[in-house]
Amino acid sequence: MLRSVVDLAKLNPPQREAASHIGGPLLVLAGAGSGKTRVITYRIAHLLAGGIPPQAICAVTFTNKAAEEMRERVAHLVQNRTATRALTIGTFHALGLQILRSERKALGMPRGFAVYDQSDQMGVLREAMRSFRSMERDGERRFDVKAVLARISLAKNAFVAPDEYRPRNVADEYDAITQEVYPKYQEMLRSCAAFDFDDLIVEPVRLLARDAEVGRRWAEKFRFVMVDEFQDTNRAQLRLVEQLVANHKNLVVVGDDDQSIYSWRGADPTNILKFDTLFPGARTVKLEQNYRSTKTILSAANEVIANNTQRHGKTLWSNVGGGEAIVHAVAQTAEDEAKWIAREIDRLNKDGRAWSDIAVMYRSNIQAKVLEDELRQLGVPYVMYGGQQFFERKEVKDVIAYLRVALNPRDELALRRVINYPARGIGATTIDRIATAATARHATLWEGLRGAVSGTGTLPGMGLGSSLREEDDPNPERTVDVGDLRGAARNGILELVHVVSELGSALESGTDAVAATRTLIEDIRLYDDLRAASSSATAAQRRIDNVEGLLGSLGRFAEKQKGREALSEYLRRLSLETSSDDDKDDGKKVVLTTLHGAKGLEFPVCFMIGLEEELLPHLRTLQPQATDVNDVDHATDISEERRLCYVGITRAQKKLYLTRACTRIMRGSARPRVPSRFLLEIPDDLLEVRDLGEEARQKVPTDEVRNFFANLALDD
DNA sequence: AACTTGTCAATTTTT
DNA sequence: TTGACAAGTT
Repeated sequence: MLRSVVDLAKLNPPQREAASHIGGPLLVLAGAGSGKTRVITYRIAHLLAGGIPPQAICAVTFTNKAAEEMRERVAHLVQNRTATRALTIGTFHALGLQILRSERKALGMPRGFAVYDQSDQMGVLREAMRSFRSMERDGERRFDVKAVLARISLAKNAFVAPDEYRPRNVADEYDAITQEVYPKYQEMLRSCAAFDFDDLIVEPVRLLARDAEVGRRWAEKFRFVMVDEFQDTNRAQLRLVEQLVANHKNLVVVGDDDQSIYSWRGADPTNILKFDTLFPGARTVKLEQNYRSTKTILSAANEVIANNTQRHGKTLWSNVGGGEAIVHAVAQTAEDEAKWIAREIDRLNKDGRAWSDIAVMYRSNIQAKVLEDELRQLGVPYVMYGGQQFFERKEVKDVIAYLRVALNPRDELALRRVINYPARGIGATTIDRIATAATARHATLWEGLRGAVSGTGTLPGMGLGSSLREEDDPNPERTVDVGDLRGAARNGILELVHVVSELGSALESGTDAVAATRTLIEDIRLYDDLRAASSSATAAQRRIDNVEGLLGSLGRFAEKQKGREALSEYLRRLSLETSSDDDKDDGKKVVLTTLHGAKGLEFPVCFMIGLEEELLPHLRTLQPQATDVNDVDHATDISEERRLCYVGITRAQKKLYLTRACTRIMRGSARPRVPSRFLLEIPDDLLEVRDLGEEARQKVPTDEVRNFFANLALDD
């Protein structure tokens, strides 16, 4: 039973005004720590209590984590699992995927279509650039794949089709490369039956605009739409939202222009700055009361951000007490800086502060290295946000690639990954020959492989590819004759085609996904290979455990949804998942994160390190490089760096440390450092300066030394 | 097919 | 100075 009333009295007046808003467009300008998630969750609960069916409510976020948190908090408010489950709460990409999946026939995509994540995209693009590079261009120069990918991504999100792409300026060689490679890239994606991340937004927008019936259906589906972190939306995401609310304009967006830190990724701050122009008649509510930080910390944040023009303009205030001064610590070197921070963290912990109450934030990942060394030295437990993730591990990706090929034989990227793994005698020459022959006949690589071994030598009971429905395999009759293959290669291909087809038909006939995968693992003797390739027995076991972890995760998913479709969906969702939500071991540890990664988080104690010119603001903002995607005006815009600084400061609840070094070794040689201009924007009376000259050099007893003295004491 | 060597560059990366 | 990547070597 739904609660008929939600207690909006727990909200402050502007929060309540936003949460009880019913019809029409509303912009909620929510400062850091002002309870924006609260407003959204209360509004959803309020709508449900008012009798709105959960199916008619949609809330969009940027991260899976934010989406989960939102769903949990709504569930807590309404105490109704069924209603909560029926809500649409998810990321933009998950929403796009939902649309593509239900409309896939209109798009001519097979059931097992793939979603390519960034590393897949880079794989495709590297391949596209290889063929292009060998043809022409100055010698054999190497080009930065990421720089090209960033350009393609921006173009896609601006709805620039591959053949419409034009270099913005002739001097930009990366624009020229992009013009040539973008069409090839897109062609390869489609031939693999794959969408990339950008397609997940852009393709639904195109479809909804092109097909009136589909467009109408989706515009009617949700009667109330909410968007979180609206300052981070790009043009395509805005278009999608516009289409969803085209009929009724019941749109509530929540965001903070001062926390817009992703414009380099295509986020368009005008979406939030010009919201009332985009949605005429929009109301605006400002949330300026901060429940997170002390007055001292908030003053510093306000002072820094006030140096930006082009803002909606908010001033955060707080009821929390004045609090301690912000420590501005100056070290001689980056090593001293890290040493001091590690010791300070250790001291805080000894004084009763939990490790997980403490975060260290930095502008670029490279800064974490020294710090890790020092923390390890002192035995301080820590987690790094954004490190290598579970599903990125090679052995896990290998198994996933087999599953992908079985579900979608057109997925050439996955096929190439497993074609000769574990080694089965299919060398580069063989692959090239078959690929060339296949391309010449407009066949896929998979068809080429099947054709190469069809006819003679079929092993008993093999049924090559028989499980694949016509839809997935549009030309089942087509064979590719590549002449005679050497014995080893031929046997290898037979084995590959066999194991993949077996896996495909097992999944088709409804065999449990985990069981089918286990059979595959045995067929390819994966664990033998892992044992042989690992340097030690423990290393091998760890990798085997990783594969077992994948099976566990798959099993949990397959319990909720069953069959081949479920597996396809599982794999697609896997691409949308960054940090595996399976390893929730981040409790009780100090958090190390980039400033970008810290957005949306809060900690009682925060260290912002490396507050120096060329780190924050970053050198790349001061001196743009050839690979940079944005125009010079945008690239040299210091205000985004300032917002980054603002985001960092506002993460701190009670105590903030700002640290810097006077010299730092960069690219091999020591260089003098200048304090960050943002540091100078904070009034002196909020800061307590600490010169770490002597302090940092003090000898720190290592564990060994400490134990030595401890033992002496015992012996006494 | 695993090692070795040379070259080039050096942010941020919610999905 | 480190690392990633790709081509060359055993």
